[in-house]
Amino acid sequence: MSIVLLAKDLGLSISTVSRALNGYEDVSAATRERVILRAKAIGYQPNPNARRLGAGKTSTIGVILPAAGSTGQAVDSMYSSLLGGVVTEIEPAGYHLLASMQAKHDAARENALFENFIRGGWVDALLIVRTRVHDARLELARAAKMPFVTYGRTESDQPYAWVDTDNEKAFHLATTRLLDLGHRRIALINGPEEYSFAQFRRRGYLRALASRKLKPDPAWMLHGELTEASGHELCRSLLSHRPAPTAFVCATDSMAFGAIAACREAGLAIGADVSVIGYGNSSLSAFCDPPLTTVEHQVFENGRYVGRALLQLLRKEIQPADVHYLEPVVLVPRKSDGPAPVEA
Amino acid sequence: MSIVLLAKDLGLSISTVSRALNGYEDVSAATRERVILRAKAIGYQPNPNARRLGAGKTSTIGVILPAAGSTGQAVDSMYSSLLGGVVTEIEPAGYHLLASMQAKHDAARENALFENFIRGGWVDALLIVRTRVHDARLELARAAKMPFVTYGRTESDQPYAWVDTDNEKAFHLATTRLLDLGHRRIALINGPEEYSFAQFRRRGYLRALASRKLKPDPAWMLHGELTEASGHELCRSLLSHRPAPTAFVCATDSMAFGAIAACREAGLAIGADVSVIGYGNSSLSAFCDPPLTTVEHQVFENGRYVGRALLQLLRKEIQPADVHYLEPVVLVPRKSDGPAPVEA
DNA sequence: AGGCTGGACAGAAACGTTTTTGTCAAGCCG
DNA sequence: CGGCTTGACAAAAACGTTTCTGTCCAGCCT
Repeated sequence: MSIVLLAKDLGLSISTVSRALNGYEDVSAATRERVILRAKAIGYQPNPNARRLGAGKTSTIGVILPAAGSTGQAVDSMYSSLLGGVVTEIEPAGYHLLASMQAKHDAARENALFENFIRGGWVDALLIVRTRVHDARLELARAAKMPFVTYGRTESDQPYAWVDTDNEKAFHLATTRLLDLGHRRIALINGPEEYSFAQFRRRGYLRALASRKLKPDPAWMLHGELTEASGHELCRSLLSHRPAPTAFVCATDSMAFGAIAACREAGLAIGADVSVIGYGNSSLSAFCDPPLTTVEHQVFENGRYVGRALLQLLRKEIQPADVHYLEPVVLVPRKSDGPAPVEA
Repeated sequence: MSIVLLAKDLGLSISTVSRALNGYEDVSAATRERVILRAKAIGYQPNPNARRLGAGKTSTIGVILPAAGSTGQAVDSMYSSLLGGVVTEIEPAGYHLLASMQAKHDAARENALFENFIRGGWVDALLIVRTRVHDARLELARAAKMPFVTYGRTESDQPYAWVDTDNEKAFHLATTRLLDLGHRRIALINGPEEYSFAQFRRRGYLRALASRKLKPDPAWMLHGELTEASGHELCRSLLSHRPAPTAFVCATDSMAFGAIAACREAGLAIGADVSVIGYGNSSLSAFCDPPLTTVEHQVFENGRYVGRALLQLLRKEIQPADVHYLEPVVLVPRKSDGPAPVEA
């Protein structure tokens, strides 16, 4: 009953107060000012639920967080930064972020959650993260005419709004660097292949090899979870090949740390006997031993970009097809890689 | 107009349909069943906004994420796991998580956001994280009669619902382990002192020293951000003391990695010349070199506990004073610590 | 038989906005 | 001067639920 009280207090009608507060043109500047001042004075705040019901808008953006790992016990910490960036942008515009989480690794249930988000009227727009090569969520959102931005690209015959990091270039850079250092046996420790980022990374890796006329060996392109344990295990199995790889490009710094541990266990000196390059430039990568050569990746900034795109889409200032932001990517050379060892 | 259609379809009144769907007793079992079946068949989903307005409940739990670091550029990744746990519990009960973020390191603005959350009717309950020794947010929540659970304790003369990890015991364990290894010059690399966890950790450290009749040196208890860079810097400054500490207990694994880097730069062998113990048992700690001795800390599980407590509070099955969960804590011995070096 | 109880449902108010439509006077034009 | 526009506000209808208050009838007791 709050706007009612404010209206009574001002001797105006409810509708005039509402329109004054929402900046409509058909209320005089003087009245508008008076209303705004008085509202602030008595501490009036519109009830968000009533506002939502009345206007059919929720001022909320939904995101479904993927649980990381097969256990579903942890969330990929990268999303902390991404969402931090998103919230930083949307908060001042009066939007909030409604987070839900995918139960385990279950695409069907994830889609059901999405349906609920869309059909239930919980949110005005969606952020779709960790895109798969073929991603049903895009179709669901489109069918419901719900604006969305994806973080990561996907295969789609229709235009859609995406923000992505240049995975292909990143891995082209990393692989080329190793080639320049003389390496010829370079393994790829990649993320799960259903995710599109893994495809782009593989593509960059393959393109770099091809530019030197090197034939890739499928046995040297492995996939696994984005964890130290997985990087460790994949690297161990790669090291058992004869001849063994002399260099590893890894999908994340975490995987790189796992790979480094495996190399060390095999008695190899990192940066001399074997080279490892990570991805993400995690805060740790500069402090470990040896400091990790990796690829810079501004997750927080990407989140801000996503937030801005979402806002523009919501305001119809922009079309989905206009949101194509590919983060440029730079290699951060440190000490975990070096010239290829001379053959025994 | 959706429940209206459903009611028409069934030949029942709106109120009966509503009450059937919400499991009230004054609708016959047969009718209830019929309504539920039909609702599912035509895919009826109650509009959450209308429901919220009608019932005055939001089915939403609010949390304000602290931005980590003075730059406000990143979110502490620990919260990914914590919130993951919370969502895992509240999601099945129909609750969602509304996340907002604190702008930079700004307690005043954080409190304003809290006020907005509370007074604006956005949420039914609050999760208060990263408690400070004196935390105004508790008073704000209490004044608004908004149920809440804190993650971390604080100083308060009234009972409140909290979930916390046993910081004091953790640091008592770690410090005692170092004492048992013969160390006498043990430094504490702690988090920002306004946070209560830092106080508890210091207390554990001091208690361990006191039990061996050792006098703590205030110059050896330093505070800083929970980052590698900060751990690195604090450790460097501690190493410049003469005599220098032979061991470091750190507030997080990240700080420990920074400290280890500083020790290495000083030419010290980790686990031999100098011992370092971390906190958190991050996934990396087992894979770094040397593997980090640290304290196990189940953030995801704590999040689940928080979620359950919130739900019980909301259902009034429990009083705030009954929610006092102190996570037991275990030390994970690895290789970053060892016997105190013999004096030169 | 009359009153009381309780079960099963219906009617209607309330929730607090937004938005559509309406009113009314002042100003302008021909 | 009469009709038309326009500026500034008001009235009332939505928005889709929940919940409070009825209503009605069957069954029971005394």
